[in-house]
Amino acid sequence: MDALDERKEKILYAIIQNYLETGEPVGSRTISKNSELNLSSATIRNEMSDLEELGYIVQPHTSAGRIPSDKGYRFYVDRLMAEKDQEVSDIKELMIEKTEKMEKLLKQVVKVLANNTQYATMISAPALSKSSVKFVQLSAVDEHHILSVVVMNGNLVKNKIIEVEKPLDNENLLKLNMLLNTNLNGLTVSQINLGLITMLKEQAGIHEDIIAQVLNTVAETIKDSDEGLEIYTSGATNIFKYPELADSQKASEFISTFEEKEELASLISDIEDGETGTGIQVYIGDESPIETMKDCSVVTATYDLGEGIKGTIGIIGPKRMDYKKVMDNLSQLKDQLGSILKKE
Amino acid sequence: MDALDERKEKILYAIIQNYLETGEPVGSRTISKNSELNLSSATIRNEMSDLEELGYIVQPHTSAGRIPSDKGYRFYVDRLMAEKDQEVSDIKELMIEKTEKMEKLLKQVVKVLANNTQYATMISAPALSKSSVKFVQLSAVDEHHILSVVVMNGNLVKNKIIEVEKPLDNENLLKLNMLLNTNLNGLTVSQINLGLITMLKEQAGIHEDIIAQVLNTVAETIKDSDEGLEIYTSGATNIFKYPELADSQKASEFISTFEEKEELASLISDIEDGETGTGIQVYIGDESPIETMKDCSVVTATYDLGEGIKGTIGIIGPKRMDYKKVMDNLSQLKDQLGSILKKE
DNA sequence: TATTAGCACTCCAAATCGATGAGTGCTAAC
DNA sequence: GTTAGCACTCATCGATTTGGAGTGCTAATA
Repeated sequence: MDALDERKEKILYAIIQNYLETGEPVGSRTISKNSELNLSSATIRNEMSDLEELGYIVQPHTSAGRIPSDKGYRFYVDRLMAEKDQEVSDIKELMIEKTEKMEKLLKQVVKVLANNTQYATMISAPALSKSSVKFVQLSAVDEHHILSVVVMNGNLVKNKIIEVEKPLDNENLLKLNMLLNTNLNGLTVSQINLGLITMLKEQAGIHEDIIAQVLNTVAETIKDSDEGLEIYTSGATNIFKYPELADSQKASEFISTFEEKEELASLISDIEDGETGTGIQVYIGDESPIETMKDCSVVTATYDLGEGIKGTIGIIGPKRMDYKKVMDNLSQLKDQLGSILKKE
Repeated sequence: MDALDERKEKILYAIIQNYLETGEPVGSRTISKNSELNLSSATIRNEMSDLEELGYIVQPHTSAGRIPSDKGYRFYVDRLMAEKDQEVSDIKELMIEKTEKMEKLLKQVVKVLANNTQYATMISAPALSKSSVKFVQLSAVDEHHILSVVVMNGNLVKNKIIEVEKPLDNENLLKLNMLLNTNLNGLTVSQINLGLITMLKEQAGIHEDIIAQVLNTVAETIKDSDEGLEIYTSGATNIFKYPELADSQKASEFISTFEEKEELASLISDIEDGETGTGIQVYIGDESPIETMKDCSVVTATYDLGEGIKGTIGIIGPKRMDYKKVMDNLSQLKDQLGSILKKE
């Protein structure tokens, strides 16, 4: 990478900051006036010309001011990241009411975050693929319906009604409950494989047919939560606040990806795989894998519930978003969320 | 109401249909050419002038063609409604895969509908306020957590983890289960009142403190589903297809109400209360109670699962929507949905 | 040699102007 | 009652103009 001398760095930094505030291309005269280094606009112009050649800034058209390129933003963000470690952030607590249901909590979190930042936000529920079974219970609701309830680590509950042809008597139900609990307890989803299932079927003996169905359904119940990576979003309409994203073509596509959520899900699983360590990631423009977000930046944080259970919070906004505020918000929230959810 | 002679009716009808197709204000000459009544544009002009005075059509500005007013649309829709009864609709089956989970089913329905009509759609899950308790089960997950599961009529399941200080032994758990099932079985949410709750508490005797919490939580669990009227939406971004709704101000507000859903919920409960009988309602412009939809029309259908359990499907689009298609779609879907859900 | 002042040049954005054409209302004739 | 004809209105579109912000280059300066 090409090194910038200190003056160039200062100028670049000033350009970016100014652009973040105003959203307008910034000219040499502006920098010359609002910066501590006392240089004439002409000198700044020369330096800007260099910076452009190096790829940090671009001109939207000849004889307009300069705006940061993706490379420029990257420079800015990396510098922020470095600063962040020493610095003590002083944002006021984000007010999150403690609620019982995780779903409500997550919905509230995205909402608060969207309000606070004025960008679009998303959050994924903790992925259960690595969570393990804590408790299984089958009970007869009526003659033809058995209710199966599975409690996972972290007290997440999944349930399902199973249809059976013949009623199952109490004794067998009890047996089955025992069998399931002793064999499934403590297992993660990935550990419940076909081998185990056939083994259980055999052990179940006489009621094999009914039991097969029950077992399959239990496995399915648990797996369900794995595939459908639950995602909550908020503030998608905030993009209308940023003219560079608000033309109806782009806005429509953008909000669609928020409505559909599949693409967000793939984005999130990408992120959770390639984790850095600090827990905060920034994707600028093209760096994001989602086509409709080429003009945006995505900032994400992974929150951690221990035992390998993770979820992701994300903020999507214009490239000229207030990275500092966003990163502070996220890193605070990520810790807060982790500790709240662990307690539940 | 003022009666229209036949010729006026025909002209009005022609104006509306033409406008629905083109979205452009329609002039006297157009009507004069494309209609079976052979009249010159001048005559049409005179009639149009009358129709305007009567409030059925308006001019967006002097010396432009006419467009239907809300009153005009109302005339058109009422006429459609009347025709609808005799007519056999011949739309091809909307393809809905049968899935196990109601949630998935509903999500799929709104999606299919949005795709098919190219408008924004919403659906409410069946309201449980009139549904009754079928089965209650408490089970000890570990020393400090009791899992309560409530199955409602229609096999809808609600569950909740209750924290308790002291472990509850098996015997007491069993007693409690008996108590709850015998007393709550068959009751609707509205029938579970404070009196009943205190009565149950007394009967529970020794463990009153723990039991109070359990009972409260059960009641709360059931009520939860009542307040939070679950709503699924799709195709909100379709409004960008209709220029008259697509300016960023309006679009932003519109999509916001779709994102938030609270307002939709109140709209839906309004609708479910004031039901007509045919099951299809049309709200044109100002007739809708939601502020952000003054420029839209809302068409809804109530689907019925029997026993007073109802849900609502809705389509929101521009006033110049294809009412016929929309109404046909909805009335077909409403029946289909009813029968699918009843079977589950 | 680095910095600066000055000036010509570029280009966008907003304002202005006129032409076009669709559509009306009115009047007078049929 | 219907129609032809005509003057008038008004939104839309394109071309033109203008103003201003900003650049690049050159020559002068420290």
